[in-house]
Amino acid sequence: MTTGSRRPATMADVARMAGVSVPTVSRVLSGAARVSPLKRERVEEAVRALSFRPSAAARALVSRRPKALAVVAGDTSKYGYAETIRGIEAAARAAGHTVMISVVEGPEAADADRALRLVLTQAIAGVLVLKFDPPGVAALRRMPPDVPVVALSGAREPGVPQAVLDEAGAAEELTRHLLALGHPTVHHVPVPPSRREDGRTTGWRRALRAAGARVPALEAATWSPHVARETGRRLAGDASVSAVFCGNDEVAMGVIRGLADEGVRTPEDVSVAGFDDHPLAELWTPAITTVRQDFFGLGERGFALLTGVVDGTSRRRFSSERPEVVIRASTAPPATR
Amino acid sequence: MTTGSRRPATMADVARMAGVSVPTVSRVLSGAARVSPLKRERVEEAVRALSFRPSAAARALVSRRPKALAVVAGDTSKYGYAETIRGIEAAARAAGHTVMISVVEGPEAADADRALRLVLTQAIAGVLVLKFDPPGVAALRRMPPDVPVVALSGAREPGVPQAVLDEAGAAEELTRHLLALGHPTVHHVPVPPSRREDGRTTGWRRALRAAGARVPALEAATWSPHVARETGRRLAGDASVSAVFCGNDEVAMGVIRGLADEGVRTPEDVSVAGFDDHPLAELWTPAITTVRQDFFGLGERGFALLTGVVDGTSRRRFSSERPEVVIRASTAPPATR
DNA sequence: ATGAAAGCGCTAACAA
DNA sequence: TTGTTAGCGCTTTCAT
Repeated sequence: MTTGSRRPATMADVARMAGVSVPTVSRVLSGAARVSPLKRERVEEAVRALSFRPSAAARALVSRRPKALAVVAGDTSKYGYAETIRGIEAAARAAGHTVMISVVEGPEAADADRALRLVLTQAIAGVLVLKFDPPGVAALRRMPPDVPVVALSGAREPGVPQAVLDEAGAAEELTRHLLALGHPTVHHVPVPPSRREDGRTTGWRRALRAAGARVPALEAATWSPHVARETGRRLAGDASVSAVFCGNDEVAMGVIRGLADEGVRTPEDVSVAGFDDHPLAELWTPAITTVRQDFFGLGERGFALLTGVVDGTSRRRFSSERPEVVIRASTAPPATR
Repeated sequence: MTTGSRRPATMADVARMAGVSVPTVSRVLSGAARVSPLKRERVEEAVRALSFRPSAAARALVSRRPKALAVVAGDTSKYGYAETIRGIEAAARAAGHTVMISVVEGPEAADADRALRLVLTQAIAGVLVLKFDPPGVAALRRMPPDVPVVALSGAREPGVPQAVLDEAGAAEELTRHLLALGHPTVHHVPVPPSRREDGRTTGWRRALRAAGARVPALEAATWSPHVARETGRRLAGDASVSAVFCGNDEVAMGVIRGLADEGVRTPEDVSVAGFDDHPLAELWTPAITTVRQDFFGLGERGFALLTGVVDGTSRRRFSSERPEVVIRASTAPPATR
């Protein structure tokens, strides 16, 4: 009963105990080559006895195909981000890949570089960039050209392989719904755009223009429902506001609450719509009209795209999906004044 | 202008270009040993010219002090989990560590093993287990004994170094608040317990017993606000219910909504309290009385504990923090009937 | 201060 | 089917 050092067992230890050569152990573990049943069993027993775990570092070094990937994002705990990461992780895990996370704190190149340095010094097959916001965009811009990368976002951008949710199309449809209810126009509280303008904002503008409706000035962009609450309070005092399209559901919740603070009811006095289909959107009072985004699926598609890019098995560089408008109780015909 | 193959530059390439030996390049990059200014400059230039990035695989293989850690959790997108992971990532990044994520799909040993296999073959300094639920507990139980590990959770458990939030104490205080308002007892909708009983449930029970109040049977445990809504509807028909303590804020939102579905108002008819201080709890109508949990800080503390465990610099194996009760509008004295 | 040599743990050729 | 031989790209002795 040798109580060895704390050094983890290596393949050589396993080989010694099983009375075989190191490559044979490797063959048993990879399952690729045929090994005699006897030796296979002896190896498996030794693996168990030593609780041997192969070193990913050594594997990556020699095989040049690391079974890990990095996710770079501006946030990880907001609903859309977290769900996307969950989708990536699930797909990666199913394929035997490990997922690393690195957060980009701000929109500056230095922020991106800090986050990238961390993961690019790891043995990874490639990087998935969540390009929902300025930090994500910065990360994409600072990415060294030789790193396999796929961007995930709400709007297509040329040059980079990416999985997208066609937010502009869905936003346009949602805005048309509001106009069809009879609202003369629709106000808009955007989320902070990742580029010049968010896809949701683009779709909203397109629908208004197509309908010949007035295009109101944008409200202040925010991710924060608390800031949106202030916006709602302000909007409550503006008689020209009869419908508000919000950049996401949390902003819509804030706006609805802010309107309510001032005694303005949703949807009787003002209709409010959101985006994303946050799990709480349906439970809100009133239940929020929104656009269902499959973030989990976006993550899965992103992983599939990345594996294609890495091993060149696939020529596909884009994957787009159209989110679905969900009509609930927060939108209704305008009040007859 | 040699357009070489796509093979990434190695240290040997840099050494060749700079006219020095490989170890000298290594010395320049690590900064540990002194190198003559001339050679240093030549090396740095070559590094830039070749956009050389050291191979993490080779480094990890030889250095044995991985700058990475793994987070193992049963979920990653629920509020508390996501925030905790965000805290871990921030602390790890500040210390130059990379974070890997692995999700445990279910409570079975096989689920845990699948998730663990993935990260334990990576070169990691240690593992942080989010022990909020049965999958987390399973992961902890299946962890090989030679892996440095720290558990993060809402209740202390002997044997493992861990960072905890003293949920029982806070739950007790919150329940006392409800009783002090004049409610004869408090009903409870638990979240699924990670062990026999959740800390929140324990605190609730303690407060009732201490006050000599009747201890009602537990409602069905859930994480889902939609299931909680059903519970709320059912509770609406029970005249003995005047106050409900929910395992978390999302459950509280569901219960409030379910009560409202049946015409029962919060807090006029029934008081409802939650747990966690979810970002939307304050925006809910009515604003939800709850317990503020510093999940981000929990993650930070967990990382600090793990580094202590790994390099043995610290003897501390526990870090506990008491969450703070936040009284809002969803709790009030009982209706006089 | 610098280079030569050894070797981290594994897989991929190649022989046998 | 199996073992032997070579490395993968780096850090760490150890000379010089």
